[in-house]
Amino acid sequence: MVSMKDISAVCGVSIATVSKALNDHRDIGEETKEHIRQVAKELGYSPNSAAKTLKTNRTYSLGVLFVDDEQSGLTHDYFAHVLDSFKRTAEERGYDITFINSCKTRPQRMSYLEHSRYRRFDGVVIACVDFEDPEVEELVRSNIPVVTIDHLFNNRSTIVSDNVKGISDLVHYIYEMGHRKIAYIHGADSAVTQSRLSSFYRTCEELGLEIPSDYVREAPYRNTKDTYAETVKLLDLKDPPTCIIYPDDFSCFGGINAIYARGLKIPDDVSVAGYDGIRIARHYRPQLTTIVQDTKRLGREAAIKLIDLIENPKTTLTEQIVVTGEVFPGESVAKIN
Amino acid sequence: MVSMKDISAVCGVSIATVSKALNDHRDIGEETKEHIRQVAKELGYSPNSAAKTLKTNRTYSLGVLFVDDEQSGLTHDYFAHVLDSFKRTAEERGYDITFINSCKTRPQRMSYLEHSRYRRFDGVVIACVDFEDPEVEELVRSNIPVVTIDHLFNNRSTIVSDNVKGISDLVHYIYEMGHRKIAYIHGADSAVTQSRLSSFYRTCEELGLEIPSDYVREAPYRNTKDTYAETVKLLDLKDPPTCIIYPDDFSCFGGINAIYARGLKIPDDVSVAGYDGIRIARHYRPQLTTIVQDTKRLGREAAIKLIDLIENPKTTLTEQIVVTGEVFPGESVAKIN
DNA sequence: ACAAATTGCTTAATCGTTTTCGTGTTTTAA
DNA sequence: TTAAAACACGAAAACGATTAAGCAATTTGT
Repeated sequence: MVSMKDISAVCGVSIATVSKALNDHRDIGEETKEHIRQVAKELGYSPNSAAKTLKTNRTYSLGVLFVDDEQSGLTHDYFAHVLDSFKRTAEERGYDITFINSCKTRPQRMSYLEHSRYRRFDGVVIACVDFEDPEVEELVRSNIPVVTIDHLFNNRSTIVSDNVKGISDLVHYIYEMGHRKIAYIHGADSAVTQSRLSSFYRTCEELGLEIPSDYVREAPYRNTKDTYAETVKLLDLKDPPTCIIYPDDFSCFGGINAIYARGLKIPDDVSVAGYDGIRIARHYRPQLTTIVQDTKRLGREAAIKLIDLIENPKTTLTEQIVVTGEVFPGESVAKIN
Repeated sequence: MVSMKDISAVCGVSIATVSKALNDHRDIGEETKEHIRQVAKELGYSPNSAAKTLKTNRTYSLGVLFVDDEQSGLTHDYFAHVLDSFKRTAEERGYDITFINSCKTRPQRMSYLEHSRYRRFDGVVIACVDFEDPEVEELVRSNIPVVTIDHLFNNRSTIVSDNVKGISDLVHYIYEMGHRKIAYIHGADSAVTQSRLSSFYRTCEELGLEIPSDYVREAPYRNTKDTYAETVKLLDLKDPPTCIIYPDDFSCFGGINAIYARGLKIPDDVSVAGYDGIRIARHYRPQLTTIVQDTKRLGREAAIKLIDLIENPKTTLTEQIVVTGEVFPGESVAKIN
């Protein structure tokens, strides 16, 4: 690997001069600069980020913690899109993306924080994890700039999708389509689930809907088997709902299958709605009624906020940025009455 | 940040001793080691990967180049799964994953190779890109260990899914279900497309099927609009096919919609088959007949091969590892006759 | 009991940069 | 003409680790 030393030798100048020339400092003569740049190119010089980092204590790389229980966040449509947008934005601004090692089985493994320190990440983004995990807590409480997605911590900036408005809009839409018997299979307990659920109750109350407790059930996110089972239970009720809201689009398919297995039609016999707006939702027939999350904006805002936090630690304020989704009407909720 | 220097000061030993103790060299006394480890923990010592890299010229990080034309590989279900598996395997073995910056719009951007050198990646994995791109070529021809996925280069190791067998198995399955009029909408030109297409022709020939040229059409991968249009054309033929194979599962939905739009039923009136085995294929009704790619194995093999290449450059041979997929029968191909 | 081997630690060089503080030369101002 | 300012560059320390070589002190073999 050719280094500045090699260039300095060829050019007959000091290493310091080479460094300054390549960084375009203004105390180097224009022709000297040009010559050095020329030689650097000819020799195939490649800067060494490790050396630069060692000196400047900046890596221009961001740690990403995107883990799911079983699944990695990568195979999670919603988070993959958020991450993609985050990555684009970060790269535009000169930062690289590295995953925080989530392999918990190695003997000499480091905690998330240790790993982040080891790699000297300039900042870290956290999403899609078990926020109860003490290791996550440790990371969040460290002095590393952190932005979290979809989970609020004390004193940390967060980008959250507006689950309250999302569910509220969805329920309103369903209500306006004429439904009065609306069931909600919500996801496993989490901050997101909490806000959606309480929004559901509140909205129903505002609309004057009486929701029997049987109508509110739980199933893990992105799990079709459990939503299938829960849907069966709903359909078995003496007074079954006319519309079922699912934890997310994917798990909605579990419910759809249960409904079809009964020989019922969607949306004629039973209406369904999902959440997230994954790509397939538009391409499925009937198109899924759902809340389309603005994943692009979520990722972008997270990156912008994090980089701002890194580059302007004094002036950047800790805030909660709320990103709203949108009702995608689709065709899976029928107009009734 | 506390460094080895701080530890050495507290322990009253030299920095070298600290380094050796923490790396468990055997020329340091057991009690000294223990003491140093203890103090390191107490002080909250964190190793500095940049310094280590500078000295050892090893980063234990792997570059990942996963870009699509418009989409990043991240939002591409197939590649997301491959990447996920790659990541897991690499992390188990102590390597971190960093994306090779694919943002082509920055003024002072580096080429893929420059970026890889800058970050001193120990190795690089390439998938899902435009392999014609001169920058990709440059990277592939460099002295950095490289593994490619689904594309063969001279003198480089590759992990490929067995497209020849995949299409062959699929056509055989369809044939055995009684179909004789099989159309194939293949993806845009690429090595993968080539091998699938020639396998299609060969298999049909072996089975004695006459495939009219009208039956073979092209549409971009993962594009439902174009498959919709091509499907319409197929259905408009005087002698339309009884089964249509699509570039992939996702684009298959475009065809499905076109078929439904005609008021036809699947698979009763027209049969369809996809490729990839994305998650939704199992959960859709009717379940999609498809070739399930072994993404887990693809990612794992790629990581293993790459790390082997890095750690045992002499003894590791350049090879092409072929990973076979499997027919998932599903319900979208009807039994006829 | 004495040379040889082992143990345990230190010294010092090095990796490739950045950056502060000089220093000599040239230009500008008065 | 001369002092001050501007310009161009260099010397050297520092960032935080690794590692070869060396050196006492201790243990081992005979």
